[in-house]
Amino acid sequence: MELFGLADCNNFFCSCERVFHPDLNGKPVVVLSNNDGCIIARSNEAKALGLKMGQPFYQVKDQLEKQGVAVFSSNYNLYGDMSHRVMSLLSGYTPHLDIYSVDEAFLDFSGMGTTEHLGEYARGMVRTITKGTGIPISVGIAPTKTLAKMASKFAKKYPRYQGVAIIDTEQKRQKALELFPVGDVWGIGRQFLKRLEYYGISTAAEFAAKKPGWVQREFNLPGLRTWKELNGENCIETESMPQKQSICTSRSFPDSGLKELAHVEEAVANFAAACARKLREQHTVCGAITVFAYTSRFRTDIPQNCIYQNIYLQVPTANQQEIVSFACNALRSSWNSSNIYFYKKAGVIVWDITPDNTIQGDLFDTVDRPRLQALMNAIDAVNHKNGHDTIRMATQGYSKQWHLKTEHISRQYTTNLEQIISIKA
DNA sequence: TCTGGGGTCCTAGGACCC
DNA sequence: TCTGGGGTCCTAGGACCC
Repeated sequence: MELFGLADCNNFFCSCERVFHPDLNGKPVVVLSNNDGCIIARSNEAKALGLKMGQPFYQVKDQLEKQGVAVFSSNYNLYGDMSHRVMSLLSGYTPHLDIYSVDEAFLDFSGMGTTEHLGEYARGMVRTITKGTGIPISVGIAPTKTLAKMASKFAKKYPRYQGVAIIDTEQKRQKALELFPVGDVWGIGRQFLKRLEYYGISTAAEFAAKKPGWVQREFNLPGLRTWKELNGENCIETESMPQKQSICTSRSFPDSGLKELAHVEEAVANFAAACARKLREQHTVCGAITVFAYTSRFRTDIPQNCIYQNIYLQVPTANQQEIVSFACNALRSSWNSSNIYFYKKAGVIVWDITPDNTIQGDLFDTVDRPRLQALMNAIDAVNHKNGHDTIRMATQGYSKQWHLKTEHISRQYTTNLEQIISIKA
């Protein structure tokens, strides 16, 4: 029988911060998004205080202070490194680990013994990972991935399961579906939920009991797949993409945003450079670039504008110089200098991605590519040794007008030698 | 005043072709 | 005034996920 485990780190970002602040165990902790904008992770104690996912920080700042909630800016270097550690331990427990996100992975448990035996096996895994990394995890085991996700939520909710819940019989599946709100099912988002509510469906069991024809009419193929998975038919492939199909680098700007072309351009140059670097890291090139910038949708008191420009390349590239100059030119050409707008967010997307060993040339291409490539290689070598952007393009600038606000950042405990924790005697 | 970032998949509809 | 039909490809937008 096919059997999947889903391992899910509990309140991952908060747990990462707690590893280096053990005094915060049992206390409310939140982690903020970039620019200290919204709450994006909450410890159980913070959830109990009624703090919501995505809640703007400024709305609850005073409340957090009063209630003694520990607040952290997001520290993605730390989370990425901790994720690595968890995944590397998990990979020892299955012949096939499928990393689904920074804090979640599917384990193939097919043919690995009875579910009784697997339960004990998984509880051991939970203990080992918690002990080895300091990150608590929960595991759900079931015949389909959607049911495994559901099981993991039960594992998280009821301590008596010791971190592991298994849906292995028809009876348990039915019981779990009845207890589970349909809006919490993997694949049911806000829009689908609205429609389901309209039809009076509130539990996963009610949804699973509908006829497949009706489900497909109302929710198309994605909805039908979720329905099948709930009914025990395995049909979601999560096999991680060998290479990304698009790469996006974007940021919101602090405060009211940026109004000067020079400042937005500097940001866009840096986003483009980051996209180019990510392309080279996965040994790919892109055939198209999108540049966008827009004003804050929350500021109805000031004029709104949206820049959105596609660039199709004659010859695919991952070259920093080329991508940065294409992106900046596109931005300048769509900039309207007769009006003043406060741009709150901008970004660069590279897409139409192909491997870098199969580039289709162009008859009328005038660029000296071998030379450009040699320069790029030299720059990469220096930057690899000395850190990103040691050598950078002039347009990337140093004004830092667009830089993030991170007033509550923790240290790079695990990735920067100068910031590791010191032990007092 | 202050509201995240990075992805994938599916579908409808337009462009184009014969 | 009358004005085909069917196929493919591409893209934008909307849904979902973490």
